[in-house]
This record gives sequence, structure tokens and C-alpha cells, in this order.
Amino acid sequence: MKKDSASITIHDIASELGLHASTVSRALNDNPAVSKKTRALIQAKAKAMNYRPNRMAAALRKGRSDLLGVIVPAIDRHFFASVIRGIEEEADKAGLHVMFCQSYDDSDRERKLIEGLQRLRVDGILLSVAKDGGNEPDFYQSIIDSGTPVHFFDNAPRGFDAAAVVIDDRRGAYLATKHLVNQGVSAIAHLRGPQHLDIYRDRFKGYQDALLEAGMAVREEFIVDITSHFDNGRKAFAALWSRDAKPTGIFSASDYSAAGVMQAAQEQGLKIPRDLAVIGFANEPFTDLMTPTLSSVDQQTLSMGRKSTRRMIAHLKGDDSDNQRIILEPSVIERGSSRLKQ
Amino acid sequence: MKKDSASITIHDIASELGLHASTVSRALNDNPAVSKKTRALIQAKAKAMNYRPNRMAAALRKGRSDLLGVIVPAIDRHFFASVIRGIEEEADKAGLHVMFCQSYDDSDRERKLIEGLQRLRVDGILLSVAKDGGNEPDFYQSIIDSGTPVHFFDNAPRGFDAAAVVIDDRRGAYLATKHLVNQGVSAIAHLRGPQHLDIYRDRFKGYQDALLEAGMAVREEFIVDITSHFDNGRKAFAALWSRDAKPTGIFSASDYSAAGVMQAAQEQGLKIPRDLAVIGFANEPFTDLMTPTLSSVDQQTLSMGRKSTRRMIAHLKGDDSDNQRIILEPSVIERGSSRLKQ
DNA sequence: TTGTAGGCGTTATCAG
DNA sequence: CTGATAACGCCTACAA
Repeated sequence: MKKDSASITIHDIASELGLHASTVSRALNDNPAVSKKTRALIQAKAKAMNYRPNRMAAALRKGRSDLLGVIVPAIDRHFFASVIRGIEEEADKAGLHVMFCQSYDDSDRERKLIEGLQRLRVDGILLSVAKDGGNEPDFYQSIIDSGTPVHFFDNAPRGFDAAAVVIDDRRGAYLATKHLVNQGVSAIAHLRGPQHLDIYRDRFKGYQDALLEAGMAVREEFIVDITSHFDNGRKAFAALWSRDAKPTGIFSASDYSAAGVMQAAQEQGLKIPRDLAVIGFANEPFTDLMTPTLSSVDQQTLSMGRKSTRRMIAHLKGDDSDNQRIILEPSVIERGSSRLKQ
Repeated sequence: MKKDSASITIHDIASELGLHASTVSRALNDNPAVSKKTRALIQAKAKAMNYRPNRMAAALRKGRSDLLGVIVPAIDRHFFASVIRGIEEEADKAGLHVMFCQSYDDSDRERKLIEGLQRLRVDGILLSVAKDGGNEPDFYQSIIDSGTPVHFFDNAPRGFDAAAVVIDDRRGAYLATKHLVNQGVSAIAHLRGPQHLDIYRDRFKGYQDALLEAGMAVREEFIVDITSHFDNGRKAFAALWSRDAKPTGIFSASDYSAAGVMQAAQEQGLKIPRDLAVIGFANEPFTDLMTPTLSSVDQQTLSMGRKSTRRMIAHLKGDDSDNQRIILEPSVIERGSSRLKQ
């Protein structure tokens, strides 16, 4: 029976060749100190023996795991899946491995995940903070102080200097609302996300900015509070249509809720966008599958992942001075649900 | 400056308490050999010092990483995200950590990921095979022979005995098609996935089974080949409607393509389900967001993840005899796109 | 250019 | 019940 390749070590290779393990180690790490001839010999042998270096052992010795930890609320949201793709790209390039975890927006779980990643001795953590908002800035600061670099993306705590890459939610909301204004929509409602979260407060502000700029009033009865779920969109439509004044356009802080609104409106016989123009936020892929297709706001997810990772890598290489908050510019994706003019 | 908690070891704790590292190790592992008093003392001290055990070191010593590797084509597909959720649940319970990777259905990348996981010394790999089908059964056999247990789920290679949890695609397709038959649909087309893949061959067979059972002919002009993408649904609709005979129902091997068909049909003024009844496969969440909602086939994803993981854990505990292929039963989710009768 | 020795942080074995 | 010691697989001064 052949020896398990998982248990072949540099010593095995060394003894097969009558060399010493240290030489094998050097050869496999392309150390120029070892002669071309032996290097080739060793590398060939390693391949022949199906050798798999033990990264745990190397990490222990080097004090560096070449592992990155990433925590997101949920990987099946396109937003995060796409950021993750960006992270993967850059990590691959740099020869790092990435450990993805889901907090399910639960800050208790987030704390446990962080501790788990620390035990694994990841070199750094990329984090989109759980949206229940249970962890204070102090907590994150203590993690950083304990020696594990943490960089934030998407949802980043305010109140202390930490590297972060976020998008300008206020501007995204402003652009979305302004887009409806430009299409000639005059009564614009807003499905508003939980106001204890910065990102949703910012989206609400952006909505107000656009209305004010257009000389329109911000009307109480046009604001409905939601969480980012589909059913909330249906409920929001019911709420709006139970009131006297009916909007002719809706800017939703969430694509899911926007989809719910569209479905409920269509069931009531409304034509979209003619009777009701709709635009969401996040540019989830399903927006393209709907009838009509749903307009939305793109959040530069790939570049968010890439930028975060590149900064973390720079940080790990010694440049730990860059504590800035990078703000990316969102863009409106016009689709059928809001296209009234050519 | 406080010492980084990442660099606090059992030796530090030991010397603070005037004990030996081995005692600390035992205490932290709840070894009954150590007295209750010292155990409590040590655990309190460890907490106070914010100690984080180094899993790399423990893994090296124990020859076991308590890490599971998981490879899926893409984490943002609901199918896989949901399987992953099931995997996470069971792994958490067992105190295992999980490393998720995406192959993007590229078998070269899959091979590299497997090698990466082996270097990380994961205890086992849960794998849904890349759909480009580039890796032979022999390859997987060699991984298993090399000492890394591999269990398959979803897309599992045939041709050798390996633990696998899959669903009965043929039956799922049969049920979906039969559902259309039961709704009184008489001309049923099929959007057919790549036939070099077992799962899509099976779905095609199930479609045929149902037609034959209903005494309907399998008509060439009602079969359109697709890959699981949205645009293919639109193209498929165009293809079908360019022919003389028009179907009144469609069973699509993919939800994405089904969504494309629906959109294209609605743009042509067709009413769904009245003029065209549609059912997809996979029960992606967006199926609930469409107008009308899209019927589909549920694949027991959570239980697929849970079962796979439980078996892997049993395997790791020494029961490596269970090489069977477990086949889960799919179920039809009836929604608006195919509901013609009450 | 290659070999030797020591240690990274744990845990398991053996003594005491 | 606790202490000492060795070893897991690798890397890196230092020596030869």
C-alpha cells in the first residue's frame, strides 16, 4: 500500500534522494542557495511522490498562515457573492487562501466567527458588520488591538479610524430618486430601511436630497418602513394604497421589497412603469428576470472586494498606516420598471 | 503595551500561575485528570488574558485539523447556498470549521482547490463536481486513495463507489411534467440542459417518462437545448415560436431559463399560464418574486447538506464503510405560472 | 552548496 | 493530580 500523500513529508523526499530535509525545503521554496540540479531533482521527486506541503506546519513556523478571513451577513445575496468574487480574485493573485463565513446579521454569531478566525490564526479579517448592530466600535477596536488586522467593507462602524471601503449610499439614493424625477414622476414614495443603520439612513437622506432639489415636498404618507424582504414590499404596497394620496413612483431601499411592490401592484391591475414607476437598490441579478425588468442602483461590488483585499494585503506587508474610509460611487441601472421617456 | 492575544500561549498562562504548560493544556481541554480547582483557575486566567488557542499547532500535533473543505460551483446560486447552510449547521454542532470554495464549474480550478484543501490538511472534502465534466472518476479515486476522504453531493461522478447524496432528477422532472399534464396541458416542450451531464440527462428522461405515461409523443420540435442561463430562456422561446407547432406548456430544466421564457412570452403578449404554462427546476428564491410566480421543483437542499455532513463526520470517526449513494426525493412547488385548475 | 540544530504552540506519554 | 519531555512538519540561522 502506497503511503498517504497527506503524510509524505520533506523528510521522506530527502531520504529517498539521500539529501537532508532542509535542502528539500529550500528547493521547494525556490531558494537560490540550492543548486539548479538538485532543485530540479527534488522538485521532480516531490511531484512523483505526490507531495503536499503541510501549510499548518509552515504557518506555525512562519507565524503567518496566508489565510484571510471574510465575514459577510449571507453569501447568497448577490451583493456579497460579488464582493467575495472580487476578494477571491485578489487573494488568488497574492497566493492567499480565504475563509468565508456567514454571520446571518447576528452579532453574537459574528463575535464567535471572529474568535474562530483568530484561533485559526488568519492573517487578517475582512468584515461587513452584522446588521443587527449589536457590536460596538469598541469591540472591533479591541480585536484590532489584539493583533488581528480588521478591514471593513459595505457596512462599517463609525466612531473610530479603521480601514473601510463603502459606497456612497446617500448619493446612490439621490441618483435613483432623481432618475424618477427626470422621468417625469411627481409623487415619489420611499420604502425606507431600518433607520438605526447608517446605510439606510443615508439612503433616506439621498431620497430627501433629490426631492428637495426638485422642489418637491417630503410627504409623511409616502414613506413606508421595511426590512429588506420581499413580503415587506407587498405589505408596503397595501399600506400605500390604503391611503388617500397614491404615489406614481417608488424608490425602494431594497430590491427585494421593490419586487414585492411590483408584484402586488400588478396583481391590482396597475401597469408598470406607466401607473407606477419603480426603482430598487443593490442590482440583484433577479432584477433582470422580472417583467418588466427592475431598475436599480449598482454598488460596485467587485471593485469593493478587490480594493479591500488589496489594502489588506498592503497592510500585511507592513503598510498599516492606511486607515482611510474609501467611498465608491454608485450608479443607476435604468431598466423597464422606470423607463417612461425614450 | 499589552501582548497581542494572538501570541499568548499556554506557556504564558502556565508561568503566570506557576504551573506547567501541560497542565494548562489539560485544563483547557477539560481533561478530568486535572483537579477542579486548578481547572477553574486556569480557565479563568485564560479568559482574563484573552487567550486564543492556536489551532494550527493543535492540528499539527493531533494530525487532525477539524476543518472540512467544501467545493461548489458557485455560492450565489440558491441551491448551493442552501446546501451550505445545511453543512454549516451540522459542522457547527460537531465543532468543525468549514472552508468554502467555488469552482465556477471549471474542473482545472476544481483540481487546484482540492490540492489547496489537501495542503491545508482538511479532514475531508464535500464536493459538488464542476459541470464542465473535465475530471474523470479516476482522478477523484486517486484523491480518496491519497488519504483525503471525499464525499459527493448534487453532481456526483458515476463509475465508482463513493459516498454521495443526490436527488432523483429523473423523478423530479417526471413530477414536474406530470404536473403540467394534470393541469390539462397537452403540448409540453422541454428546455433541455447539457446532455453530457447526468443530471440533465435524467431530467430529460423524466420528461419523457411523464409524456409516455400520459400517452403523448415526445416531439423533436418541442425540445430546445439550453445551458442554465437566463438568456437561453429568451432564445428558447424565440426558437419554439419560430416553428409551426406551438407548445402550451414548458418544463425547463433550469429556473433561470424558465424566467427568460416567461419574460419573452409576456413581451409577445402571451398570458401565463393561460397561453403558456411554465415550470422550472431548482426552486430558486426569485421564482417567488416573478409575476406570476414561477412553479418549480424543490431539491431538498438543506437536508442534502445536513446528510452529507453527518455522513462525513461518521466517516471521520472511523466508519468509512458507508459508500452508498443516497437519493433524495424532489417535490413540485406549484405556483402561478402553471396553475390552471383550482 | 548542503547539513545541523532549534523552535513555532500543542498534545500525548511517561514519571513522579 | 502535576511535571517533564518528545514530537507533529516545516523553516532558518549558523556551521561546515
